[in-house]
Amino acid sequence: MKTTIYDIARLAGVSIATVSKVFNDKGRISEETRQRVLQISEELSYQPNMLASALTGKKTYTIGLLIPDLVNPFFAEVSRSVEDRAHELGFNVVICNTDNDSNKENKYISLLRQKSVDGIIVATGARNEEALRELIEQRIPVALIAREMSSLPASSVVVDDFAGGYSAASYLIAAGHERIALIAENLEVSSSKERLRGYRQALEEARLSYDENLVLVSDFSVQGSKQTALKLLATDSRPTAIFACNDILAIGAIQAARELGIEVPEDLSVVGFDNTILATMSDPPMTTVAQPIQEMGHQVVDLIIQEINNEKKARQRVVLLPELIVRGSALPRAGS
Amino acid sequence: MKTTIYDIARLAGVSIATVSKVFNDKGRISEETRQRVLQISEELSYQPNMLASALTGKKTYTIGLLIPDLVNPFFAEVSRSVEDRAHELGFNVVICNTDNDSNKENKYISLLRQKSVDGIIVATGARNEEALRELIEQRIPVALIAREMSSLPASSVVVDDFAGGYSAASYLIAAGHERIALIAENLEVSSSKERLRGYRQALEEARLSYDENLVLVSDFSVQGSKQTALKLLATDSRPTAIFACNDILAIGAIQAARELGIEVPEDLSVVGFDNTILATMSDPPMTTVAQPIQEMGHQVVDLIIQEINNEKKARQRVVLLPELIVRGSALPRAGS
DNA sequence: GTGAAAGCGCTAACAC
DNA sequence: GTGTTAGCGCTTTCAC
Repeated sequence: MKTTIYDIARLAGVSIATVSKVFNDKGRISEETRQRVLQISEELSYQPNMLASALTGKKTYTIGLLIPDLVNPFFAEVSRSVEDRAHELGFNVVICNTDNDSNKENKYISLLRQKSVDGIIVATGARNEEALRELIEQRIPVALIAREMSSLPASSVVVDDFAGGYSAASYLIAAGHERIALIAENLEVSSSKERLRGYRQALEEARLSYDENLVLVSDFSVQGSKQTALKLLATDSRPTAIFACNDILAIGAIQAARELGIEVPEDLSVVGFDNTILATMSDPPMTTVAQPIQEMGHQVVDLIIQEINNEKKARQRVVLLPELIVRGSALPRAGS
Repeated sequence: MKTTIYDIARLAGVSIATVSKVFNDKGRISEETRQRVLQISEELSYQPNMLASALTGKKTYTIGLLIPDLVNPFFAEVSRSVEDRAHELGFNVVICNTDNDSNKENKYISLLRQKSVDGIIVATGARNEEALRELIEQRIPVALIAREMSSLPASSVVVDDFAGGYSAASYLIAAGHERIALIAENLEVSSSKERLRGYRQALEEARLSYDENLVLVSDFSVQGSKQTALKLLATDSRPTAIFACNDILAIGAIQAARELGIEVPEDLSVVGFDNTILATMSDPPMTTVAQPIQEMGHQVVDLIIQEINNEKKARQRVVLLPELIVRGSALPRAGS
C-alpha cells in the first residue's frame, strides 16, 4: 500500500491535519513536530498524492499543449521550450498532436478538461475557436503561441511576421537581388499573410515592382516545395533569390536548384524562416529568419501560469522580434 | 460551478449511484432511466471528473514518456508515434525531456508517480536503473523503447541493431566498397555496440579486414560529425564509404565530403541509420537503415497498456527488424 | 499549536 | 433496478 498522510500521522503521533499543514507551510506548527513529521515522511519516502490534493480544489500542475505535429521540427522545438519552462516551474505538460484536425482538437480539449489541467497552450491552427472560447468561459486559462486569434480573449506570444518578411526581403534587396520569389505554405494563415506583406513592403520601399508570378503556394513538404521551385526555376525569367516562408520549404527550394544545376548561393540565394535545426543541417547552411522559439515558449508558459495563479496582469499579446541569421544560402547577386 | 453526478442525479430524480452506473455500464439500469440520465447529462454537458474517478482506484489514463530531447528528430518521431497510439487507446501522454541527466530523470519520475500515471515509457539513456527498478517494485508498469536494459524486469521494444549494422555494411560491400568507415556517437551504448558488431560481422564474412582507424566516435551533432569526417576524409587512404550510426552523423559526413569537393555519392557513399525526416531532407536523399518507429511506438504502448490492465502476457522483449531504405547517398564504388 | 470533521467527485459493495 | 453508504487521500474551517 502506498503510504498516506494517515500513516505518517499515526507514526508521528499527530493528526493528519498537522501533517498536511507541514507539507503546505500552513498554520502554526512547532518546529519540533515539524521535524518529526518530516523525518518520518522521509523514512517512509512519503509522496503526497496530487490527485487527492487536486480534488480538493488545488492545482493539478499539469498543462496541455496542442500542436499540429511533433515531427515538424518547428513544433518540436516549441514543445521542448514549453516543456522546459513548465518543468522549471513545477508543471508537467501533456502533449497533443492535432494534425490541425478540428475533431482531434475537440477530443483532446475535452479529455484535458476532464483531467482538470490547469491550462492549455495552443499552437494549433484551430479553425474551431468555439471550443477554445468555451474553455475560456469555463475559466480555464488558454494561451496561444505562434498563432493569432485576435477574436479570442487569450494571451498570446507571436513573432512579428511582418518584420520577418520585411527583413528577409530587405536583406536580399540589399544584396542586389531584384527578382525575388516567395514560397509560402498557405496564404490564408495570418503569419504567412504578414510575411508576404513584409516582403511587399520591402519591395515597395526599394521601388521594385511586385510580380505576382513570383509568389507561390506549395504543399507543406520538402517534396512539394521542390516541385514548385522546380517550375519556378525552369522559367526564362527565373528569380535570383527565393524567400521561403519556412525552413522546410527553403530546403525544397535548395534541392530544386541543385537538381537543375543551379548553384546555391552563387546562382540563387535562398532565405528561410524559423531557424529550426534544419537550417543548420542544410547544405549550404541556411540563412534564415529566426523565431526566438526558446523565448516564445518561456513566455507563453509564464503568461499562462500567471493566469493560473490569478496574478492576472490582464491578457497580453507579446510580439517578439525575429532576427535574420546569416549563414551561407544567400549571397550578393552575381554580377551586381 | 462544474456540474457533477449530484447535479444530474437530482435533475434525473435518481441517485448518484445510478448515474455512475450508467456512465460505467455497470449493474442493471432500465433503458428508460438510462436515457433520462444521458439526456440530462447532455443538456448540462456533464463531463466526469477523472481525478475523482482515479482517486477511487481507477486509472488516470495518463502515461509518462521519458525521452532525452524532443528536438532530436528521432525522439520527436518516437514521441509522436507513442502519443498517437496512446491517444487511440484513450490515454494522454506527459512528455519529459531528460537530456539524459539522471537528476532530471529522477525528478520527473517522482512527479509522475505523485500524479499517479498509469505507466511510464522510457526512451532515455538512464544510467540510474535504480529509480526504474523502484517504480517496478511499486508495481508501476514500465516499458522501454529503443533502449536495452536487460537487467530490468520490464517489457521493451527495440530494433535489431546488429542486423541493421550488418545490412548497412553488407549493402556497401555488395556495391564494391572495401574501405568502409563507421562513425558512431557513443560506443558505450548497446545499440552502437551492436551496430558496430553487425558491421564487423559483414566485413568478416566478406573477408575484408577490420581497420580500427576507420571506426570513429564523434560528438552527437552535425558539426561534430562533420569535423571527424573531415579528418577521416583528409587522409591518404580515405574510405570510399561511410556508415554513420544515425542520420545526423550521416549529414555531417555528407557535408564534410562536400566541403572537400568529394562528391556524394559518386566519390563517397554514405549510409545513415534511423530514417528520420532528416534522411528525406538531405541532399542527396539519404540511404539509411530504417527503424520502424511507428511500429515501435505502437508496440510499446500496447505492451504497457496490457500491463496496466493486468492482461499481462508476461514481460516481452520485442525485437523489430530494421530495413535498409535505398535513396541516393550510396552507389557502387567508382571503378568497381 | 493541534485536531475533528466536513467535503472535493466519484466508485463499489451491499441493501432493498 | 435503484439507493445508501463508506471510502479514495487530501485540504480547510473552526474549535480547543
